[in-house]
Amino acid sequence: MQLPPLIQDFVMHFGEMGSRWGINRTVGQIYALLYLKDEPLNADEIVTTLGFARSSVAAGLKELLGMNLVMLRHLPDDRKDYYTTHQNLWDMIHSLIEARRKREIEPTLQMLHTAVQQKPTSIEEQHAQKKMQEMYELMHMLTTWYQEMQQIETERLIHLMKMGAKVYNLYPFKQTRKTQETREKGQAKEETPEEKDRTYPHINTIEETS
Amino acid sequence: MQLPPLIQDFVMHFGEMGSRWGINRTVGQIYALLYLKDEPLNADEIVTTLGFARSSVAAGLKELLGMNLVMLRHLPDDRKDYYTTHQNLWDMIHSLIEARRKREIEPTLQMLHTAVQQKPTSIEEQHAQKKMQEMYELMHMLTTWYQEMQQIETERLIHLMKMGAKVYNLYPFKQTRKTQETREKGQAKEETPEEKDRTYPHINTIEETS
DNA sequence: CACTTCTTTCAGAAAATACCGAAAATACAG
DNA sequence: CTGTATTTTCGGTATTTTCTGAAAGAAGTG
Repeated sequence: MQLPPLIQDFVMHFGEMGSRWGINRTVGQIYALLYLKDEPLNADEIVTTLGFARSSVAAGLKELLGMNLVMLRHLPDDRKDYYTTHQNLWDMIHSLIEARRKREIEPTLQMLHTAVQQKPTSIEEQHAQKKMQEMYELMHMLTTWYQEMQQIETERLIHLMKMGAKVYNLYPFKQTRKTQETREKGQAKEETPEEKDRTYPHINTIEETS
Repeated sequence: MQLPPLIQDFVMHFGEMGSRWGINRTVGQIYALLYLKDEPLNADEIVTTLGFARSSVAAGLKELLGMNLVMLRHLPDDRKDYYTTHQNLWDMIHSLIEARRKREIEPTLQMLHTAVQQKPTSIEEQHAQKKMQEMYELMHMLTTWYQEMQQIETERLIHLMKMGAKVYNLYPFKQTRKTQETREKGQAKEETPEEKDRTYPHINTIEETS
C-alpha cells in the first residue's frame, strides 16, 4: 500500500532508528505507523501497509504491547484486534522509560545488590565492592528520583521543566553539614532519616562538563 | 588471566548487558574492567585479562573514547597508551547521556524538524505533521531541560534529587499558571477527551534562555 | 461440533553484527 | 636511516538477530 511521502519517511526513519533504540526495524515501523494514524489499525492493515510478514507484525505488536506502547482496542461487530498508541505523548514517555528501566537498569541493580553483599576474599575484591556500591547507590538514587517525578501531574511537570535550572534557586541550599535541617521553612514532615543515610561521599566534584 | 570471582561476575554481566545498552560484549567488558581498576590499564593488559583479540580491544577502546567514557593516559617512560574511566560517576552519567542523545535523539529531532517544514499535499499529511510537531516539541523540551540541569553543580543536584517530588511544592504553581495560560495562544488543540481530565496542555518550543 | 476468522508458534533462510589474526601503518629512539 | 614498540586497518569467518511462510492454536458463531 502506498503511503504519502511524509508519512513514508517518518515510518522509515523509525525503522532505521529501531536498532539504536533497542527495538527492531519491524517494531519501529509499526509504532510509527500507529502513532501517525489516530484510528486503530488491525494486523492485516499493518501487513498490507508495511509489507511485512504476518508473523512479524504479530511479534512486533506483541512486543509493543509488552512495552505498553500500544494498546488493544475492539470495534463493535468486528472480531479483529485493533491496535493504537497512547493519545498522550507523556504516557508514551513513561512507558518507554519504564520499559528501559526493566530491561537496562533492573538486572544490573539486582546484580550489584547481590555482589555487594558477598564476602570479599581479598583486598582487590573489597575495593571492587566499594566501587560497585558506589554505582549501586547512584543508580538507585536516579531510579528513585524518577519514580517520584512520575507522581507529579503532567501539567506541573512541564512547568517545572520549562523553568529548567531556575528550579534550584528556589531551594535555599546550605552547606552539607548537619546543621542545615534545623531552621528550614516547612521543615515539619520533610525529614526522611533513612534517606539521609544514603550519602555519596565519593561523588562530590565536577571536573569538566562537555 | 584469572580475575577474582566478584570482579569476573561484574565484568561478565557488563558483557551480557552490552547488547541491551547499545554496545557490544567486548566494549561492555572492557569498560567494566577499567571501572573496577583504579590504575590505568594498557591494551595488552586488557587483552590478556579478557582474552579478546588485540584488534577487538583496540576497536572497543576507540568506541569508549568516542563516547567519552574512558580517557587516555600516559605514564612516564612508557610509550603505551593507558586507559582509565572517570573517577567521578556523575561525569560518566553525563557522557553516557550525551552519547545517547547524539545517537538516539538528535537524528530524529533533525528528521522531525525538516518533515514539519514540508508543505503538506493532503489532509492526511497535514494531520501527520501535527503529530510530528507535537513529538518534536516534547523531545526538544526534554533535551533542553536536560541541558539546563547539567549546569547545576553536582552537589546541589543530588540534593534536589533526594528531595524528589517535594521540589514542586516549593514552586507556587497557581500563581504563575495564570501567566502561562495567557502567554499561550489557542488553549486546546483538539477536543478534550471526557474520559480523563488529564490533558496535554502546553508543550511549546522553548527558546534557549541561557 | 464444524466453520470461520484471526493470532501465535517455530524452524530455518537471510541479513546484520561481532570478532579474529595477519599485515600495514605510525611513532619514536639511537 | 634502521630497528623496535605499539596501534590501526582489513578481509574473512563465526555468531547473533531478524524475518518469513507454513502450520498449529484459539476464540467465537450458527
